[in-house]
Amino acid sequence: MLLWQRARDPQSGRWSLPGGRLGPDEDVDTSIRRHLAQKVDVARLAHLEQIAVFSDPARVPGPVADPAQQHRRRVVATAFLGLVPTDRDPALPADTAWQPADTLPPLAFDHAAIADRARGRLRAKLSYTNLGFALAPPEFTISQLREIYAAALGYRVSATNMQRVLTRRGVLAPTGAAAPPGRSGGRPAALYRFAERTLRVTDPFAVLGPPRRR
Amino acid sequence: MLLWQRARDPQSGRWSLPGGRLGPDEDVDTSIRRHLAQKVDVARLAHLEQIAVFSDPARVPGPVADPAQQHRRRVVATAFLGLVPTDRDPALPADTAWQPADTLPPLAFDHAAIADRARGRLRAKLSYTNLGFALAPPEFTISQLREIYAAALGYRVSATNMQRVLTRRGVLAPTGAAAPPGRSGGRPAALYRFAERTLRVTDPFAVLGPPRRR
DNA sequence: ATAGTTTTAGACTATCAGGCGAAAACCAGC
DNA sequence: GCTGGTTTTCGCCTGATAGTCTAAAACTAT
Repeated sequence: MLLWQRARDPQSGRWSLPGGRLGPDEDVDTSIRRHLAQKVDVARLAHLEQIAVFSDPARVPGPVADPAQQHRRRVVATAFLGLVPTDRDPALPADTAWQPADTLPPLAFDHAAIADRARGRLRAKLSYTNLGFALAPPEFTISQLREIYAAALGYRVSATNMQRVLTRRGVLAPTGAAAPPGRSGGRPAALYRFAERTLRVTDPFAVLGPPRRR
Repeated sequence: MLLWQRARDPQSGRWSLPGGRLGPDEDVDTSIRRHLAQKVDVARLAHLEQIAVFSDPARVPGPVADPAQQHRRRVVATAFLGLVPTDRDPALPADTAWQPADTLPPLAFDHAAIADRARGRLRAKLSYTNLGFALAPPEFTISQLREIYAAALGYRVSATNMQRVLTRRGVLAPTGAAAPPGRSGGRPAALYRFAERTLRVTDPFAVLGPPRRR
């Protein structure tokens, strides 16, 4: 998770999620992209999605001592989930760092709750969409993808099953092309890629199905 | 869909979704409840859920002629999906009415887009959650539930399959209790109810499954 | 050549969605 | 009281899918 350390005083020193104020002539989408650009290469953003609005009147207490005036500092946040591939690690500003989602430091304000919601959404969508493309590099082995899924989902994933399921769904496709021979022995892995690199839901639960195309 | 007809001038006369301004000391959740209370009995609200933020700077054009000043009327909306049972139809204010979602009148501002998103969310969640409880009365027959699902989903639903699927998932439970004998002949239907009346997702796609409890 | 390691493929099981048709339970009319 | 029509319910069958396990394949190192 991409965090940066606050320098100024509401909660100075605390780690927090990147973001910033909504400008007068932009929508929240372009706004979050603008703010993110100060931390990462926005061109690598493979997915960006609204999570929720966080609007507790007290979520960001102002520095004002008089509680009667705190409403003047009211801050309502629109939280986003943004994903970048594990590809290569681009240069980051000094105050910014990637942190493992399992062991996050204490976060400023209600950012821990926001992070939780975002991770839940990622977990869910990884399961019923092809969203993995936003985390994986252009080409990868099944093992690499397994690790990415395991890290994002938070639990161990079977490579065999993942391969079959994602292939059957048409999400994953072998590049035909071969493998990068191993470093520590073992059969060289085949390379795969995501068939599509735009979000697609896997048969949105026909459940009580419309005609059901086959 | 619950709509009301605007009386005042930005788009006066147009139908629009209920809502209003966020007060200084409330979060968006309590705010939407407060505004809804002016239209319906909020106690009947069985489900309420954020959809998304709509923040196009031009989504609500101000009455100001000078476009350089339009940003002064900037309105950012947090859209919600709220559901009430088909139970009984409570009294509504004169300017307010329920309208079939299939054939909506032209809506004010970007409310058509909002309604679309909300309906999409409802459709999705009906399929993989027990959200039907928020639409159905406390007790109902399979036929009644089938009609509710068909109306919400927008396509024909098989009563047989729906019954089996929802029962297997533990979402639906027979009240044991009998049936209200028919009006036009036919076997009297058994009564069912939702096992739980709080939101529960149906096995959030084990897909690349954690241990998988059975 | 042999042992060890990693990846891939196949076999098997259990579950689930969905379609179809028959049986059950009621009403109306002769 | 029996018959036909209607609505609901139940059971059978098929196809697809997730998941586990085991064996084979393909490579490195000794």
